[in-house]
Amino acid sequence: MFEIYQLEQLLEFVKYGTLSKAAKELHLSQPALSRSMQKLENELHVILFERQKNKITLNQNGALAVEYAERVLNQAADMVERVRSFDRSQHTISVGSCAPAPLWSVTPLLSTLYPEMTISSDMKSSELLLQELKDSMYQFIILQETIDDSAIHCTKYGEEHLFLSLPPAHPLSGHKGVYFKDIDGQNLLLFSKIGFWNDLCLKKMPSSHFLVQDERFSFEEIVKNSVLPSFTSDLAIKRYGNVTNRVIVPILDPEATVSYYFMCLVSTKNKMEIVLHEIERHML
Amino acid sequence: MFEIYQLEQLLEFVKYGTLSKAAKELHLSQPALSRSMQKLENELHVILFERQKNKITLNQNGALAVEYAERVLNQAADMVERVRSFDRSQHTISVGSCAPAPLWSVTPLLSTLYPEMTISSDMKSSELLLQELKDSMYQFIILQETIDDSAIHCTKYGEEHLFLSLPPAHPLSGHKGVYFKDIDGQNLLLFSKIGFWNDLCLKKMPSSHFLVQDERFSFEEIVKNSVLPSFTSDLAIKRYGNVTNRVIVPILDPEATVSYYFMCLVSTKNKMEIVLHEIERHML
DNA sequence: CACAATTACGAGGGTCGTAAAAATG
DNA sequence: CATTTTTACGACCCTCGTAATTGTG
Repeated sequence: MFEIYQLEQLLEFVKYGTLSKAAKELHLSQPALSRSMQKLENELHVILFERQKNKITLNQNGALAVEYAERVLNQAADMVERVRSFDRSQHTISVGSCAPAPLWSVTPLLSTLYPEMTISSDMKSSELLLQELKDSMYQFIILQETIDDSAIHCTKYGEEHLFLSLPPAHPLSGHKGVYFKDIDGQNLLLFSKIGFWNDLCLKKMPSSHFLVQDERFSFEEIVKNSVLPSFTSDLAIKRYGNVTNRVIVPILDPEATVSYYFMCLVSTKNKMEIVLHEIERHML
Repeated sequence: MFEIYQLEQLLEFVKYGTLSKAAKELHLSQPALSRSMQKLENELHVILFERQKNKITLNQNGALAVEYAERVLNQAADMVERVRSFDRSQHTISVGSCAPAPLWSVTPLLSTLYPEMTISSDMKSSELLLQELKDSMYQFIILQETIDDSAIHCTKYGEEHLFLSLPPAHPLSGHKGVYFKDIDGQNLLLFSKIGFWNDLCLKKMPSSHFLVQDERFSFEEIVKNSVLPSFTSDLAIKRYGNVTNRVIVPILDPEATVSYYFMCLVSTKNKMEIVLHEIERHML
């Protein structure tokens, strides 16, 4: 029987057209590749190439072999992928969330409950999270809405309230509360990894420019050292403290207050009893 | 990436339960197989076995890997099969027939028309022949009936007339003709490789016992040296001559006269022009 | 003459088998 | 004590790279 590496080499030859180029890409000498393809032919008992003195091309057999080689290699790659991810799933608990705040408490909670497991967390759109929960790619997800699906167990996990963070000199800093429309059009500092809040900002303040920061440290430093408005929330303040020299003003739009819901598949609910119990005890 | 041989070894281990037995089946030493499986684990970055001191079993990863290994190996075997059979099809012309007589002339005709090709011929039931012609497993088939199918080109190739071959002393030997029912119940010598004639005999003479001979030489010797009735045909006599000391009597049932039809796919008709022309010129 | 493929030949890596060790029932 | 697995070690096979050959544009 032929071997996987021969099929990989065959496809590399197809990709690059000549043995020399393919050999270079494979970090292999031309002669080695030439012999390897001859060996493949011998093992198949079929001629795959049409050989001229300084040119080698696939014949019809070869073209067919390439088709099947792709399938075999895909199957092999799939095997690696599936086995690895199954193994990983045995050692890791994956949580997905639509926003960062719930993960700040859920991740450490899972770590203490399952000290031998790796806890992996992600932020994605609600639609993807839901799909991937169903596909068992997550054990838990956290959304800002309930889901009416008999296959999914759903329990409220707490609320988050959005605030505008302003320098004291800002015209809005004296207000008891503001609306998104009041600040639409201004330049705003925004931390990047904030899940669905991002979409909300774009939607409610379509005229603003967002100065997006990918690093927490940079974000906080710029907030401290500029007069640009930014956002924060009760949960963020609880975690990181309030930035000095800043006034926080509640945002009054209903969308600025969200409820989080902790979900798992009903089929796994029994196994997750301890988690669900702790989630309810430590509600945000 | 792992290699095919490792998957084969893995499946052999699953089949035989211990590394020792599997190694024996693989004509390999136990240590070699043990190392090979360790290497597979390293290459997958996943533990596949649960090891005790003198026992090794698949874990859940391993069970999953086995599932996928089977798929990969099936795919690989399929590749070999398909490529080889495609290659063979490039070098061989396959003719299928419902009876031997047409092949006596068609096979040599194709050989002279395509001296570089291998001519392969088969006898099968009409249904199978038709199906496999459509699946391009045959380039040509010969049936004893026309087919009303726009995808199939069909041309008459000649007729064959069945005769009863009798020792001169036989009560029926003076007759101008006989019917199947006249000999039903008698023991009859029958040559085995006669295609649809076999079915016809069983159907028309349900009470007879057929003494079937697989070899043409044995068949003819027994015909010569016994008083048992047997069958022959105009085409068989033309090919082999008549057996000495035998009287031939025509069989009068309409089923004892058949017309042969030579067929190919309409889609290949142009390419087969020469063959079709020769077939018509040398009609039986 | 640059480029491509094949053949020849020697080097080296990897797999193999044997032997030995450890553990089990 | 037979059976099973793993490790150690040396042998050998097989693939590799280099060099040389042949042929092409």
